[in-house]
Amino acid sequence: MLTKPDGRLRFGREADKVMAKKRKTRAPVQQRSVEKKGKILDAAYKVFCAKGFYKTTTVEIARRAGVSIGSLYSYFVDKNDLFSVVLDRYDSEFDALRARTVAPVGGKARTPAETVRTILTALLEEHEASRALNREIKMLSFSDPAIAARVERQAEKIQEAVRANLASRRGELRLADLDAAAVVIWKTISGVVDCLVFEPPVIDRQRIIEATVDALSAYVLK
Amino acid sequence: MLTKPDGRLRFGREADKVMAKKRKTRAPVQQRSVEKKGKILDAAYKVFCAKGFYKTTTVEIARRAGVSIGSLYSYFVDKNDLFSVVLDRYDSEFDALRARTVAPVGGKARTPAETVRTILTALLEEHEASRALNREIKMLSFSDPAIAARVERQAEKIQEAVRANLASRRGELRLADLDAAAVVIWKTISGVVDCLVFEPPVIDRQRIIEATVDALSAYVLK
Amino acid sequence: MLTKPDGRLRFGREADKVMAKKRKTRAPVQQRSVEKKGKILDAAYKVFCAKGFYKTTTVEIARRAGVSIGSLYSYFVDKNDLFSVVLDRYDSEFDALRARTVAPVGGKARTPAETVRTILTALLEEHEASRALNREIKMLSFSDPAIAARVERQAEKIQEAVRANLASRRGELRLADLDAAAVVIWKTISGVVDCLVFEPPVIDRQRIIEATVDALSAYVLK
Amino acid sequence: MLTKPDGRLRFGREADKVMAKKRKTRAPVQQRSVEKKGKILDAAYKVFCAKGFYKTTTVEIARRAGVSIGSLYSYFVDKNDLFSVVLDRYDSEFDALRARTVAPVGGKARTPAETVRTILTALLEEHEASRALNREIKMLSFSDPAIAARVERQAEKIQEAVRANLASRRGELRLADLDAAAVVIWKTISGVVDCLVFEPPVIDRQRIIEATVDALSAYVLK
DNA sequence: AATGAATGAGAGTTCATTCAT
DNA sequence: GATGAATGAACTCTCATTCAT
Repeated sequence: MLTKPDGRLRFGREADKVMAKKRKTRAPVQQRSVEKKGKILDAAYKVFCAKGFYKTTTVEIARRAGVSIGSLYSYFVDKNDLFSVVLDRYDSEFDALRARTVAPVGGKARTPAETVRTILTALLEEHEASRALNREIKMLSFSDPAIAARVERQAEKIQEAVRANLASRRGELRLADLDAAAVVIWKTISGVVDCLVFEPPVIDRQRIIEATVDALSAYVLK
Repeated sequence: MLTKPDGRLRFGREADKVMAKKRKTRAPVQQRSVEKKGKILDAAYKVFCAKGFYKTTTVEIARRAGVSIGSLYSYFVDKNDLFSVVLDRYDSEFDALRARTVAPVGGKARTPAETVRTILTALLEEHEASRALNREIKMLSFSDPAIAARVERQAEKIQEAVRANLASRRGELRLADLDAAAVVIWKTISGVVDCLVFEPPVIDRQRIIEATVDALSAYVLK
Repeated sequence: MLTKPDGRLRFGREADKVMAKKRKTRAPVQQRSVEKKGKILDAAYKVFCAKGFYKTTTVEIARRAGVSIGSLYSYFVDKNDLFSVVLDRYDSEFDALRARTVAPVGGKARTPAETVRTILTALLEEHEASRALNREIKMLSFSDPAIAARVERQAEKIQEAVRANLASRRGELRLADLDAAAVVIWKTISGVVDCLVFEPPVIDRQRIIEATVDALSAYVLK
Repeated sequence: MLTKPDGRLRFGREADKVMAKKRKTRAPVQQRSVEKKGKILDAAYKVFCAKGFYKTTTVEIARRAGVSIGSLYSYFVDKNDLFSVVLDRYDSEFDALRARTVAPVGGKARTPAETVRTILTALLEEHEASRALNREIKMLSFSDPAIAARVERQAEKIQEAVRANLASRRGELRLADLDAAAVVIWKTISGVVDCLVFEPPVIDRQRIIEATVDALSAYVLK
């Protein structure tokens, strides 16, 4: 392919890029490397959170991580890749959180109120911890289908967990349409969490938590 | 310092610049000028929606509006200002919507179920109409405090309307904390709307609307 | 296409480049623009000649042309495009040269010796004038298929002209294989020209010209 | 100043740097070292041929040679030096070839036709074998005086051989200016070889060889 | 001696904004 | 007033070379 779509010639550096976008980024096996990659990810996380994807420069990330820009590019293919890996890492943490809160109803039968309270509390804690990254993910998910897909995937996992939770207590509930209910419940919880985390506190947080627990209990219980 | 000396918002690249430059943008009094400003706003609205704030270039907006870039800069101080005015315009439409749906409980006493359904339907309609701009606003509101403030202001207005609505029917309700309830109700509604508008439809839309109406009725009614 | 060949996500700036490599470069219609584009091409020509494609920077071209780098990129898509246009321009001059020398046998029947001498002289003149660009074209033609194709196209035109010239005087010639002869004749001429232009003069130029005329006359004439 | 203090060539990026750094590159005396240097040269040869000087990275050469980049730099001062040594090696092979073909006319008196055919065939064979490196040498010789000088030196050797060959058969020839004739003959041969090796075959190779033999015979013989 | 992670100057390119016409 | 050509700071990414281990 030596002519571009518009018929112009293709040569020089650009000709290379055509054939290989695969690049060898160092797979950090050694102790030092792992640490360095981690430092870069930490820095990236912070800067992306503080300034957003577009306003963050790779040079600043490198500077904050205390490494050279060249090093950064030896661990990550490009800025997108770096962001992508930051998200991967974040997803894992989120998975762990979900496992600790929504999922494990199995053994002891918690009341819906208890469950809602647990989830809310955990989510709040987690969002507070990485409030800014959540911001950024949300932000990009609205402009970027690739990021949107990640968000979507996570949301589905949660929704499924909620649905499973409901199903396991079916007898006590007044719900007709479990699938739709799972959506509404999850949207209520995540909306409230977003509100508490991202918006200036107009009302005392505890009151809102109580109201949410109350609302969802009233909704689901016979 | 997130507002400029002249009260306009400060975000995007310019937010970094320390000094604010004064400029005289024409206040369009003549017929021609008003039309031109309108054309620019229409074009800006479309392009911002389609490509997002950062990926939109001012030159493209001008081209789409059929005006010169110089003209654009005679009506708007800078790219941020232009975006800001696009949002202003959008806010007005949203105000009108709120007036039509949430507020007017006065005369005829609608049931909570009816009210929820009305709001949901209206919001869905409105979001569908400008789905992309809503996306963009959401997106920027997560990276830009100035935009976040706008969103916040709108949300407060709605929340207030919801609270008023609840207050007017106090007798029929089981709610203790009206303020907190308004928050939870609004977050549920807006969360569900976002889900229906922005996410791929996993479940039939009507089922989710019904579940929402059901949930909120169960919550508020004695 | 939102995932790269290697499965990574595709977003941010890069996502744009995927959809549109077409760009609107100014088509200079106005007086000023034409001049400016010309100035850039002149500067590019000089710098490419002096330093070669890889060692030439776009910033230097802009500086030499007395324009900003932004201007340069408003006339040319990228460095390759600029080089490409430099070559186009050069090709046209070469076409004109060929028309003046090889082709026009029509009216007056020149002897082979005369023809060879005419071509040699014209080529020498032309190569001396743009010795360095010829160098650069040769250089890139060996590393870049796109450039090689250009060179090839030009060579074919000349070869065809030589063949036509021979054909028109067939009766006087001792040649059996006209096509092959055209190749050998052209390669002899271009080889000698390259030698005279690019290599340090070991032998007096006129003697080499005479020898070439002698050689080709002896070859073609009965 | 195109030769370094230590006599090595100066080109590529480094040509710009004003100060030359002295470095001790190991003179490989041990068995292992000799092998290693050889492996690097082989790899360098291959990659330079395949991708050209500018598009070849030293890291890739090292990787292909199966040595570390650090090792590479212990045998070669820099990228230019490495390329230079690759060329030295290539020159030696070319010298050997010339010795086998052009020079040794001594014993048996070959006809000019036979001689031309022998040279042509040998050159073709040799060029085919390292077509890509020849490309690269040509390419750099046009942008880099240091490389050009090498090429020049080789050409002179050949030219001298051709002249000697002619002189040894003077009596049979119709040539007045032997020096000029040697140039023309050599340029014809090398031009034809380049054409056959580097350009897409428009005409059957054998026909062109025959035409060349014919042309040069007609030129030199009484 | 050998390794390969680290460096950082420098290249190509974009785009908000200005200002001469 | 209108135009759009011009500007140049800023950004992403590359690769020859070094040097701590």
